[in-house]
Amino acid sequence: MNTKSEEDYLKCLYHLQQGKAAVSTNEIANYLSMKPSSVSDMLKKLAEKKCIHYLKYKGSNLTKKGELIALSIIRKHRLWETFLVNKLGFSWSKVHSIAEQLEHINSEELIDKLDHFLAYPQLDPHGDPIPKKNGTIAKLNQKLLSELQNKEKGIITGIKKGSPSLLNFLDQKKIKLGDQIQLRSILEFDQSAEVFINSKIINLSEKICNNLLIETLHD
Amino acid sequence: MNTKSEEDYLKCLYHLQQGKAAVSTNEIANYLSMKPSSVSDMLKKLAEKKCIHYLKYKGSNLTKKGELIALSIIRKHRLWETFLVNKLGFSWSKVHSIAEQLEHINSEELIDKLDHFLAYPQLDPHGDPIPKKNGTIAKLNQKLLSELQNKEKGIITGIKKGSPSLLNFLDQKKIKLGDQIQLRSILEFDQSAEVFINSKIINLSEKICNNLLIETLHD
DNA sequence: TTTATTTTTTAGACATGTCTAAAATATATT
DNA sequence: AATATATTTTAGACATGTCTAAAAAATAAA
Repeated sequence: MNTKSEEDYLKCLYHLQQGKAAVSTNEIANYLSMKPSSVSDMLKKLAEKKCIHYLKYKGSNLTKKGELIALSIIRKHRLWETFLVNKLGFSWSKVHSIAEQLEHINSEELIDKLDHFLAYPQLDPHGDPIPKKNGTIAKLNQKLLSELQNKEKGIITGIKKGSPSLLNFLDQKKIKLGDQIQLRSILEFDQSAEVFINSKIINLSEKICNNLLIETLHD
Repeated sequence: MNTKSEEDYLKCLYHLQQGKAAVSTNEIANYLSMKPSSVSDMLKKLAEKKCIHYLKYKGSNLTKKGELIALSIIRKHRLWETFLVNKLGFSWSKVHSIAEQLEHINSEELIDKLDHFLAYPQLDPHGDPIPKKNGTIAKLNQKLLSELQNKEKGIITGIKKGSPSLLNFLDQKKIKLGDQIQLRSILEFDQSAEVFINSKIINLSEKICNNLLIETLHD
C-alpha cells in the first residue's frame, strides 16, 4: 500500500509528464507547494519502490506500475467528483478539494460499487474522462458542436471564448455544462442544429454551434 | 483541526466512558491496540488542547469540547455506514472498516448534503442512533416487539437470544435487521401481532414478539 | 571556455506518533 | 502496614515526511 503522500506525488507526476520525456524536480515542488529538497527525498523513495524512473539531476517519470497507481487515484477522484455533483448536488467548482480527500480512501469494493451506483460514468463533471478499473483512459476528444457527426453525442464541456453572453443564453435555456447532447440534424438554410438535450429537441443557431465545446462519447 | 489520531482517541474515549467516571490508560491502549506509553503521550496532548480532563495515574474523560468532536466523528461514521448500506448495497458487516476511513473526511458541507441525500436517517444500519449536527444524540431505546405501544414504530435491531431458527424465519419472510416495523395491533386470542413492515401487513406469533428487539423511533 | 546562475541533491534538524525499557505510582496480598 | 504486583508515566529511540542551509551538478552568460 502507498501513503497519501506517495499517492499525491504519483498523481502529480501523471499530470505533469503528459507528452514530456521527464519532469523536473522543481516543477513537482512547485505543483505540490513543497521545497525541492523534500521532492528529491520522495523521488528517491518512489524510485526504490519501482514507481518511477529517476535519474539524479535529470528528472523523473512514471513506470508502468506508477502510472497504474496514479490512474487508480485519478479514477477515484473523478468518480467521487461525479458523486458529489450528480448525487449530492454540489456545484462544479466546490468538489475538487473534497475529492482530494476522498481519493485516498482505500477499498476496491467501495469504488466498484460507487461506479455501479453512478451508472458507470465516462466523464466527470468537468468533462475529464474517468479511467477504467483496468487503467485504460479515453483520450479527450473535444470538438465544436458544429464539428459533430450526425447522431453523434457528447457532453457539453465549455464554450470557445468564454463569452458571458453565451453562458447567459445557456442558462436561460436551462443548459448546463455537463449536460449530454446529441446532434440530430443540421438545417440546410441557416446551418442551425437540431439537438436532443435534457429529454427534448431544441434548435441552436450556427453561431452557437461554433462556440460550444463538446466532449464526444462513444460507447 | 484535529489529526486522524486525535480523532480516534476522542472517539475511543466516548465509547469507553459511557457511564463511568474515568477511563484508564490501559483500557484505551487495549481498545486501540496500542502501548500504554503511547496513550499517555496522547492524553497529555489532548489535555493541553482542552479536549479531555486528565489526572496522571487516575484516568481521563472527555470535556464538553472533546465530546462534541467525538460526536461529530461518530455522526460522520454512522452517516457513511448508512450510505454504504442503503445506497451502495453493502452488507451490514462490511461497512465498518470503510466508514473508519470516511469518518475522517473533513467537510461540513459534505456531511450536511450527505445527511440530506439519505433523508436525515435517525439510526445507522446497526440500529445505533446518529448524532445530530448540534451534538445531540438519541438514547438507545431497545424494546421487545411485545413491549411496543400500539402504532409505535421502530427498527429491527436484533433478536433476544441469538437463536438461529428465528433468523431463518426472518430470512424466509424477507425481514432483515434494519427494516422499519410498526405495531398495528395485538390479537386477543393468541397475543400475536399485526405489524406493518416492508409495505405490507403480516402476523407474527407471540413467541416471535418476545424475541425480536426493536429500536423505537419518535419523530 | 571560463565564470555566473540556476537547479538539484545532501546533510542535518524538527514535528508527529509510535515503540521499548526503566522509573514512578497505585493497588492488592499477606 | 509492609511487600509484591500491576498500572502508568517518563526517557530515549525510530520512521515518516517535511524544512533550511550548504554542497554538487547542470545550464546559461560573458
